[in-house]
Amino acid sequence: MQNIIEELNDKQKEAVENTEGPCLVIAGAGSGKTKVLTYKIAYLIQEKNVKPWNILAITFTNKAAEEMRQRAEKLIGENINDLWLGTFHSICVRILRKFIDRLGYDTSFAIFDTSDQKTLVKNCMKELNIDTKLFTEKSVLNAISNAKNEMLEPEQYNFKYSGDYRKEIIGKVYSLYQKKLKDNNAIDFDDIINFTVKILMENPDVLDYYSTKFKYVLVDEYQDTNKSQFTLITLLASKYGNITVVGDNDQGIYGFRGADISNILNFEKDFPGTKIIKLEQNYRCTGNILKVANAVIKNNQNKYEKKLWTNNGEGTLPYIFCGNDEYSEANFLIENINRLKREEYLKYSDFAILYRMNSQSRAIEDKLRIENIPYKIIGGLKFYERKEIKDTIAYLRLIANQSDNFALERIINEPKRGVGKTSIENLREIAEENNISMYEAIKSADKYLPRIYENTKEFVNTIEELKTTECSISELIMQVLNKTGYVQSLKDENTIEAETRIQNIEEFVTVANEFEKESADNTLVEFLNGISLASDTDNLEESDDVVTLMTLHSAKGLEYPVIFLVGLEEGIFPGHQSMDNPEDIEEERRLFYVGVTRAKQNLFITFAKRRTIFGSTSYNPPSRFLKEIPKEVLDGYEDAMNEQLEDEDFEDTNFDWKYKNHYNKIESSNVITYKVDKSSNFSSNENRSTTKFGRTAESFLASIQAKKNTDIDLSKYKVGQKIYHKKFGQGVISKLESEGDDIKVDIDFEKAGHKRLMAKFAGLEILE
DNA sequence: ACGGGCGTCTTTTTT
DNA sequence: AGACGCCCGT
Repeated sequence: MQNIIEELNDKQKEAVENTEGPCLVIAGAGSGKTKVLTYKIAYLIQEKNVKPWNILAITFTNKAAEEMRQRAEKLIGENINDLWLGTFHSICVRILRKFIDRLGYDTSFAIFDTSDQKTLVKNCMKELNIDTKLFTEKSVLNAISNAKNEMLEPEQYNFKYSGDYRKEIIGKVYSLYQKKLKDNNAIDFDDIINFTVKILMENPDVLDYYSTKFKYVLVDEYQDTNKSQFTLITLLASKYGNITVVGDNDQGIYGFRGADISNILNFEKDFPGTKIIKLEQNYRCTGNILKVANAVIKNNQNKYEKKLWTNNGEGTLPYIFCGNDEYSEANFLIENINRLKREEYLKYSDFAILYRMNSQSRAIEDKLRIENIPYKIIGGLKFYERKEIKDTIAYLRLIANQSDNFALERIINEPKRGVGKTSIENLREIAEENNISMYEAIKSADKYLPRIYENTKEFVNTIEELKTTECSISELIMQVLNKTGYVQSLKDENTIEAETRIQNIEEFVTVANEFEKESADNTLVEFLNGISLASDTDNLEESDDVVTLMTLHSAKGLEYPVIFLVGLEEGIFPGHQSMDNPEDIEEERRLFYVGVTRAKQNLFITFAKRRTIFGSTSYNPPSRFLKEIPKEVLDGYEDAMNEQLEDEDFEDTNFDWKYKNHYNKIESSNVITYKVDKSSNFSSNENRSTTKFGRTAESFLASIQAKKNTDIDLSKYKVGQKIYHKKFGQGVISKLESEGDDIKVDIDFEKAGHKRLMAKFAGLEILE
C-alpha cells in the first residue's frame, strides 16, 4: 500500500488519507479524480481495515462505476463484490427491491421510461379532459418531473400551488399520474431516488440499517447531484459522517435535469468541519489546450476559483476553422483525421467528434460514410428504444408483472390479434370498474367481451405458460417471440427493415445471454431493472478502431487524443434557448469547458457560415465563446474569421446516398457502429468537395464588433415588412423571434427563398 | 381494423 | 426534412 500512496501527488494523497469526517475534493478536469476515489477505496480497505460492505461509492454513469471497480480491484488484488459501488439509480433500485413494500408496492415493480411516461401523462390528461392545446403533454411531464426534483409529492404540490390556476391543473394530472403508476406497480426515473429517500425518512429501522452499514460514503460528480440525491447521501452518511464528495463546479452540466450546483457550493455549510482539497494539476491535456479552457471558464462567476496547470508541455496550438456549411465542416474533420492518422500514426479510435445536439451528427455521418471512415455514434436512436426491442421487453414485463397495463397495451395487438383501439378501451373500462388489471380482465372476459376473449385465448395461454416456466431469460425471450408468432409476422413482412428488426432481436438475446453469465442475481425482474438503467456510454467498447461521435454531455468523463468540437455558432452552442438567461449561458460555457478538456493532444474547433436545421437554413454568427479565447492561443484564427466574412459561393454539397450501401451497420446494444464493407468495390475519391484556405483580411473580432456597432433599430422590424439584403436581395419578413438581445428573423426572399437570419448580424435594410 | 394522406411540430442536453 | 398524430375512406 505504501508504494501505491507514493504514486499520488501531495494533494491527491491528502484527499485519500483524509478518511474521517466530511471531505470536499474540488477536482479540475483531468486532475486524477477517479484515481483519488479508487485509491481511497483501496486505502480504506487495506490500510484502515474497513470491510468492503461498509463502503458506499456512488458514480454518475454505469461506465464510471465499472471502471472504478476494476481499478480498485487491481490495486487491492482481489475481487471486492461486497463493495456497494454504482450509480444513484442502481444503488436506489437495490434498496427499493428490498424495502419498496413499505410504500405498498410489490418488489417486482417496473421502471417506466420516458416514452412510458409520455403515454401515461397523455392518458391522464385525456381522462381529466384537459385541453392539450393549452397544456402539452411534454410541458406537463416536465412540470411533474420538476416537482419530483423538488421532492414535492402530489398533495404537497397541490397545497403549495393552490390558487395558481395552471399549476392546479398540473397538480391534478400529477395526482392521477402517480396513482396510475401505482396501479401498474410501476415507478418512474425520478421516483427511484425519491421513494428511497421517503422509505429512509419514514422507517427508522431501514435508515438505521443502511446508515450503520455505510461507515464510509464516497460520491463522484457531486456538482451534478439534485435535491433528492443530496438528501439521500445525507441520510446514508448520517450516522458516521464520513463522507467524501468529489466534483468540479466548472463541469456542472445537468442543471436542466434538476442538478443543483449549490450542492457543491454549500457542501462546507451542510457538513460542518469539511476539509477542502483542490486538485489543480492536470495530467491529461497539453498546456495550450488548458489555456483555451481556462480562458473561457474564467468568464463564469465562480466560487471555487482554480487554475489548472500541467507539466505536459505546450503541445500544438488548438486549431479553429470556419466552413461554409455543415458539410464543409465535416470535410474539414475528415481531412484532419486522415492527415493525423498518416502523420502521427493515430488510430481512428483516437478521435472523437463532439456536438451540442444529436441532430448535428447527420451531416458528419454522411460525409464519413462517403470517405469510408468507420465510426460509432453514441446516443441518438437508442437500442432499447427500438420498437421491436420495446415490444419484446413489454412481453417480459407482463410475464414478470401482470399488473403492468402499459406492457399489456403495447403487445396485446402485436402481432395483430384483432384487438383494436375500441377493444382496448372496453377492456380498460372493465378493469377499472372491477379494480383489476387489464390482464385479469382479459382472462375472465368470456362473460362480457367474448370476442376479445376468443382472440386472445392463445396469447393468455402463452403468458400463463411462460410465467411458470423455469428457464433462462434468453430461452424465455425466444419462446415468447416464437409462441406469440412475433418473429413469424416480421418474417412474413419480407422487407429489409423487418430483417433488421429480427437482427436486433437476436442481439437482444445476446444481451440477455451475457447478463445471465455475468450477474449473480439473474432473475427476470433484475434483468428488466438493469436494462431500464442502462445508458448510452455504458457500452463504449475501446476495442473497435472507429471514430466516436457523441454529444458533449455524453463525453463527460471521457478523454481522447484528438477532439473535434463542432458547431460553435450562436444559437447552436450556446443554444438559442439559453440566450435569455445568464445562468443558462454559464452552463453552456461549462459544457464548452468540458468539451475542450476532453482533448489530450489535439483540439479542433469548428463553426459554419450557414447551417440547415429543421429544413430551414440559418446564418448564425460565431459563438461568443470563441471571442473569449485569446487569438494567439489559436491556430487558423485569421483564416477562419475571414472565411466567415466571405460571400456565399453556394457550392453544391449534395452527395450520393448510394454510398450508404457500402457500409455494414452493426448494432450492439445501444451503440451503433458503421464499418466499411471491404468486399464492395467502389472508389471514394469521386465526389469529394474541397475546402478553401488561405485568405487574409482584418480580424474577425473587429468586424463583428463593427457590425454590431452599426446600431440597428430592432424595433423597426415587423412581420410583413419589406427588406433588402445585400446578397439575397428583396424579401418579406415572415416571422420574428427574440433571442437574447438580438432578433431571429425569418424572411421569404423573392429569389433566394426562405432564410433565417440574426437581425444584428445580417445587416438588413428597411424598404419603404 | 387499418392504411393513406395531410397537417403539425420538432431538437438541447440524460440517469 | 422527417416523424408523428389525426382524420377519413375502405
